[in-house]
Amino acid sequence: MNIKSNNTIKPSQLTGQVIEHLQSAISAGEYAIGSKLSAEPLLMKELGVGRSTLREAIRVLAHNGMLEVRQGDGTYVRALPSHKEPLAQRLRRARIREVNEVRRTLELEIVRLAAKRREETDLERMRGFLRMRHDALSGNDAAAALDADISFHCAVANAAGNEVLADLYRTFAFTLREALAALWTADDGKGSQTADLHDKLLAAIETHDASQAVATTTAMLDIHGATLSVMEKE
Amino acid sequence: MNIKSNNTIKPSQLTGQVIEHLQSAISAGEYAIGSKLSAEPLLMKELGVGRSTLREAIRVLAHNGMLEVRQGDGTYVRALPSHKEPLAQRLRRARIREVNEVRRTLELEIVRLAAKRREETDLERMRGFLRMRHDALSGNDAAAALDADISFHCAVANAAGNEVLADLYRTFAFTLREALAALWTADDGKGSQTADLHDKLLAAIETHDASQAVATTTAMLDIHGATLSVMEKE
DNA sequence: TTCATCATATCATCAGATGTTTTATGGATT
DNA sequence: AATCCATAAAACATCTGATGATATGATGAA
Repeated sequence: MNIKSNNTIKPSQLTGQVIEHLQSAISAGEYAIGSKLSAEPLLMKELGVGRSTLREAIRVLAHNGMLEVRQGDGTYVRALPSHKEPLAQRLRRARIREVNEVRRTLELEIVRLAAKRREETDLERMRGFLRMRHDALSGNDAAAALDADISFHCAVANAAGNEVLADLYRTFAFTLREALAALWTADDGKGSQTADLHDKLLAAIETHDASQAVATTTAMLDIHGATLSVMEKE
Repeated sequence: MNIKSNNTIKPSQLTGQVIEHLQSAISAGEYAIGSKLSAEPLLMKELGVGRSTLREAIRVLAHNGMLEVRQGDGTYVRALPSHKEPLAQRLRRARIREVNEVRRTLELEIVRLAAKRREETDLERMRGFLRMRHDALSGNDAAAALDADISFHCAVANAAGNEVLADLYRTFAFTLREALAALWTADDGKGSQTADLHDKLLAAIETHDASQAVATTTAMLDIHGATLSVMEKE
C-alpha cells in the first residue's frame, strides 16, 4: 500500500497524507481500538515513506490522543477522533444557565486561591483594570467597562497560580461576554452597582482574606446571576 | 536556552517539552501572532534539540492551527493556543497538581448539585457502578475497580443536571486516569480504604444531603490528593 | 518599468547511527 | 517446581548528514 501511488499533483505535505491515511484506516476499523500498529520500519515500507515523515504523522495523532506511543513497546490505537472539540466551541452550544453555573464555581475557587497566592504584580494589574473600569463607567462607555471588567477578573484568575484554572476561566468569560454585554446595556446600573464590590474584592485579595473574597464574589455573582437566569427563560 | 524540568502528565518526551515550550512562549507573547519563528537550524540551537525533535513539535502545533509552515519561506504564528485547542489536549500538557486542583473544585460542586437534583435513574446507575467497583476490588482487579470508580463519579456528574459540568468532569477524569492508575497500583489499599466513603456519598445523595455529600467527598479527595502531590515531587 | 532568470534561504524528505525503554528469554537459586 | 535476576531482543527517541522542493528577493535585460 503505497500512499504516493494514488496521490495528486503535489508530492508536498506527504506527512499530511500519512495523517489522513492513518485516521481513515482507524475510522474504517482496519485498526481496532487497543490494537498495535506495525513497527516503524514495517510501516515505512507499507506506506512507502521515510522514517521522519512517518514519525511526524504518528506524533500528531498521538498528541491528539488518537494513538499512544510507548517506547520499547509499540504504538497503540487509543480512540477515535471524538474528543477533539475545542472547549470554546462546546460552550457555544450549551445553555447559558449551565455555562454560568460552572463559571460561578470556577470564579469562587479562583478568588479563594488568589487571596492566598497573589503576588504584588498581580495586584498592580488588578488595580489598573479596576481604574479602567471606573473611568469607562464615568464616560458611559459600557463596552470598554465590560472589557475592563473581564480583564480584571482574568487578572484575578492569573493570580490564582493555576494555569489550567486561568485558561478555563478565560474561555468561560469569553463565551459569556455576549450575554454579559446584553446584561450591561439592559441595565447599566449594574455596572456601577458592583463597583464597590469590586473594590472590596481587591481589598480582600490584598489582605489575603479568602473568606471575605468569596463572600464578596458571591454577592457580585448573585446580582448578575438573577438577570442571566431571567434571560434564559425566553 | 535548554529545556529541562517538566512535571507534566506526559513528561517522558523531549518533543512534548518542545511543544509545551513553544506554546507557552506564544501565550506569553514572546512570539506575536503573524510573526515568523526562527529558522529550524537556529531554533535547534536555541532549544538545544535535534532537527527531528523540533520538526515533530512544529508539525503538531501546525496541525492544530497554532502555526503555519510554508516551505521555502518560514514558520509563522497563526493563533493563540487557548481557544482552539481541545481541552483534553490542553490538560495533557498541564501539571498534575493543577489538573487535580481544578478537578477537586468541579467534583465538590458536582456532588453538591447531584444531592439536590439527582433522579431515581441516576441513583440506579450509581449503585450499579459501586457494585462493580466492589466486585472488582474483591477479585483484586485494580484496573476494573478504577474503571468502575471513574464510571461512578461520572454518573454522579451526570446527576448534577449540568451537561457542561459533566462534560468538563469527564475530560478531567479521563486525563487523570493514568495518574490514578499509578496511584491505585502503588497502594491498592486506597481502593478499599475509600469504599465506605463511596457508600456514604451515595447515601448522602440519596437523602438530598448536600453538606454531607460535600464533606464525604472532601475526605475522599484528601486521601488521593496527598498521594498525587507526592507523585508530582519527583 | 516590467519581466524573466537566478541565488539564497527555508522547509520536506530520506537514510544511517546511536541511545533509552520495555519486554521476553533463560539460567540460577531456593 | 517456582521464583528471581541478568541478559538479549525489539521498539521507539534522538541526533546528524545529505538531497530535493519551494518561496522570496536580487539581478539584469527588454
